[in-house]
Amino acid sequence: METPVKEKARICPDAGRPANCDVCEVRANSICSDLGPREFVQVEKTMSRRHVAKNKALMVEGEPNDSLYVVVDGCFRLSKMLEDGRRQVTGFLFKGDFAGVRATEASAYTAEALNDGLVCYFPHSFLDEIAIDAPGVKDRLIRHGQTEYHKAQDHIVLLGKKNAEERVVSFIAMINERIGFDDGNGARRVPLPMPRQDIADYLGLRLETLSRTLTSLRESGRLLDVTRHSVTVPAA
Amino acid sequence: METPVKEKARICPDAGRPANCDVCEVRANSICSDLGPREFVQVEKTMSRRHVAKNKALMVEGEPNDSLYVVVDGCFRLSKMLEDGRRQVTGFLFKGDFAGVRATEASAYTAEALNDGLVCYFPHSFLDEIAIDAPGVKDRLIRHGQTEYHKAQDHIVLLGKKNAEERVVSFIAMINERIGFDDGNGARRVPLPMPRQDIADYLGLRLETLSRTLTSLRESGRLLDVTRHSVTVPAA
DNA sequence: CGAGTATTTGAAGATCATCAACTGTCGTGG
DNA sequence: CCACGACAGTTGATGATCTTCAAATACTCG
Repeated sequence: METPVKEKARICPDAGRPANCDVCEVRANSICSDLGPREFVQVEKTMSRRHVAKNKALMVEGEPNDSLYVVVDGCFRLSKMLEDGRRQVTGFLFKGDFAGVRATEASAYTAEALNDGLVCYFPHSFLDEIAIDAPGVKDRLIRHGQTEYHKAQDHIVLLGKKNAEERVVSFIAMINERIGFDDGNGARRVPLPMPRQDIADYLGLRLETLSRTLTSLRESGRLLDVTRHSVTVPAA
Repeated sequence: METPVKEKARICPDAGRPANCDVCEVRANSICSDLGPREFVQVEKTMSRRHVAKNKALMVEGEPNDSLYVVVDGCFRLSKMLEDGRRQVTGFLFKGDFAGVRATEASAYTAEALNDGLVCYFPHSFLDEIAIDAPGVKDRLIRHGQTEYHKAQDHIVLLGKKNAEERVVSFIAMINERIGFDDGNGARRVPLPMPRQDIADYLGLRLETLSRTLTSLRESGRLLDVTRHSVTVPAA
């Protein structure tokens, strides 16, 4: 039901210096876009970019966190645990997303790698410093916080009001918007980098219900194909 | 199932000038606590404090919003609608809470008064201005955004993983923390300023299920009393 | 190729939703 | 002041959806 591995990823090897920033494909969407050349001199000293192995955690619920993480490559799962071990997946991170917006003594959720990934670490002490010269950084954090909040509200509506089929359809649509692509035949291929259990835990359904719902969507033609790691939906 | 009244409350009469701020009971928890005497000169010109009648909306989902609202008195309901009219209540605001953290062309949710209340309106244009001199304002907005996000995540866990009884118990505990008080007999009285339907729409349950669950909690002694506008829980 | 894991499928059961009727409460007006 | 009407909340009976438990099948990695 849940992944026991909660080992922190801090000890991963360094994976390149900010010289990379110039060619970073997620930079435009990220905190970094608010930094000028002068700030990048500082970034060079403080930021680190690291490989994160599958199942390693960036942050663990209840443990302190002092960095902001920007996903350069890979996918991450955000989750919270109930005392009795029930797990709720609260979101997924893809390229360009970030987590850990504030330094804290007790993280509100756990962020774990769904596969091997690449992440930039920005210590908050450093961010506070550069925010003095680059006020856009704080504006971006406010905006980001709003966006996350609104996504959470959509999730609340999904869990509070939608039935199993609607939940699955909404989920696929969401992933499609984020990382779907045209297959050769005028349909959209939607990768599912996470196991069924994670999707079920996101949707507030049991694994079996999710599986049955996917099958029924395929049989009714609303999904053209269902495989372990992707689904195909008719073009919109 | 839903309240049709979505009339905006803008036209309500003015209810006092910032001279009131000196004695404002929610000031310590609010944006205003980050403002110095110099900023208050500006506040005096731009902020307005208004009575908001029961069922009037501060913000309406999908419509533009340009102010931050601080609840001085009264309770508010935050909600989102699905296209087919199903309504999900996403939260409640009490004294000192605020809504409308960013100016937007399309509000993500509706905020409506559960009873007659009193609200301070801060135009965002003004907030941006004073944030230049009072950087604490932005930090507070970031922090607030985080807090709201974490509350939303708790709501997600509630809807995704808890059964009806757990949901109701969690809800009562939450309201208790916020506005519960000791009754004379060593128990806690928890006001429920919102109708059952709003609670049900918050908890992702049907009205009838909520009612049955409250009854069963009372019969099992986990609630000492259940009335329309409050419940009583044994001291923690 | 084979072991272990992930996913699907099946059958039975529980929880919550639905439909319907009843009761309690509040405000208004005779 | 009480009666009435309207609305809010509770209770009952039945049913649908989703869960649970169980087993079979498909996939992945060494």
